Amino acid sequence: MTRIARGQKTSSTLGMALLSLLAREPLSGYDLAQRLDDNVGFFWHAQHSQIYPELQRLATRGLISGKTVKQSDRPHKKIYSLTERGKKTLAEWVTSPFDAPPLRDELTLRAWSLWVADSSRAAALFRAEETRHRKRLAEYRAFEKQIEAGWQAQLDDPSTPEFATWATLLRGLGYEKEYAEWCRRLADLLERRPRS
Amino acid sequence: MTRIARGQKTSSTLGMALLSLLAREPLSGYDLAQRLDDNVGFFWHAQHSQIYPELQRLATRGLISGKTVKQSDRPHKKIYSLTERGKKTLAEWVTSPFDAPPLRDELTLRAWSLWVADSSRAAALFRAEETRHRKRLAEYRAFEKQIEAGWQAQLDDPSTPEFATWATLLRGLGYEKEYAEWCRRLADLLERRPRS
DNA sequence: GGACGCATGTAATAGGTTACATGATTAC
DNA sequence: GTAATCATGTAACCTATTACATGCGTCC
Repeated sequence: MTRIARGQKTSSTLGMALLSLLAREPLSGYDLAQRLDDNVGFFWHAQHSQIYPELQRLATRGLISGKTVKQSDRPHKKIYSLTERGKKTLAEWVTSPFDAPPLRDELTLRAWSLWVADSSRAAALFRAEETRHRKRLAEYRAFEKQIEAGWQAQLDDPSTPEFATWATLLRGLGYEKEYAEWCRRLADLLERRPRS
Repeated sequence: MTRIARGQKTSSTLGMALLSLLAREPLSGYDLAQRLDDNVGFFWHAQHSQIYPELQRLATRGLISGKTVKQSDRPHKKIYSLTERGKKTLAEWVTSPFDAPPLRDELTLRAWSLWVADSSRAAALFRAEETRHRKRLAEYRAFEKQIEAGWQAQLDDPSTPEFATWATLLRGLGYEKEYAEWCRRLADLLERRPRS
């Protein structure tokens, strides 16, 4: 049996994440790292050490093209933008058959062993996690208000980036709300203060 | 600067996952792989190729101990059980300070690029995902009924494994419900059938 | 005879994090 | 001076998946 040629993997999710960001605006590796931290950090994340090599691979495959921009006051940078081929690849990936990789949630795993742990310490942990998720929820709600005020028209049109941003925000809102409520319920149970 | 000694890492999450399972009942590597597929597969997962070496490491550290059990009809197996030290390590890990590793959700990432994709194909994808999550939700609800019927007494006591199982089930129910609803809402929006 | 379940392992590869490395400019 | 931000890269390591490898017993 001849080996299937290696190094030909057509799409890593990280690569698609970078294309996703570049589809909206041309960005440098540094910019991309920032956005993968705060902007879309809720559902995808990567370090700069992973980003720079991946950008080179995407460029080799003709999905993006980079220009070096010289700046007088700061170090020069490479700004990448999507090529037509890149946009096509991205569009196809979005609706391609989906194998959900298994979820890993360490807090839920810990909950599964709650019975061996100290209940009051466990309650404190879940209170702390509830707070963390409530904070994020509050941030998302603030963003939601902005969006609903400023992007009314675009939210009806699935072909706008605003619609897509709003779509992910809806997920963030639901996710954090549910997570916070679960944490709170568990903390209550662990402290034996049954809710009404 | 002298290097910090290597190979001393005290706890991998996978290791804790295995201890979590062994805290409930002694199991073989094969059994563990099965449970990490269906039983606790919702929030943690591992392949057998990762499990066997990890078991050896845990045994070296004295957290578990294994006995070879000879079977006449089947291949012999190694049954591992938690040691006292293992149980202590597990209990401490459960409530130890928590750094939530960043969430990665490929479907949400795809949603962020919905605007470049074909809407009707996208709607089909989200319908399919909705179905997948609804199926899981139905399974969890069936399990919930069993639990509430059979484990009434234990559910008030956080020191029982039944309580801990129920705690994770609550998370599963909330997670799948929210996910399914999000998928449905997006599919509706993409098909321009606004909900009441 | 062949597929499937039980049972345990190793090897190769891919994906991701942490650490190493460099260097300019600006703000304190 | 020193920390922080901008800016790009490589190396080492850890984690996880896929593939390779073996072998017995049962069911069809």
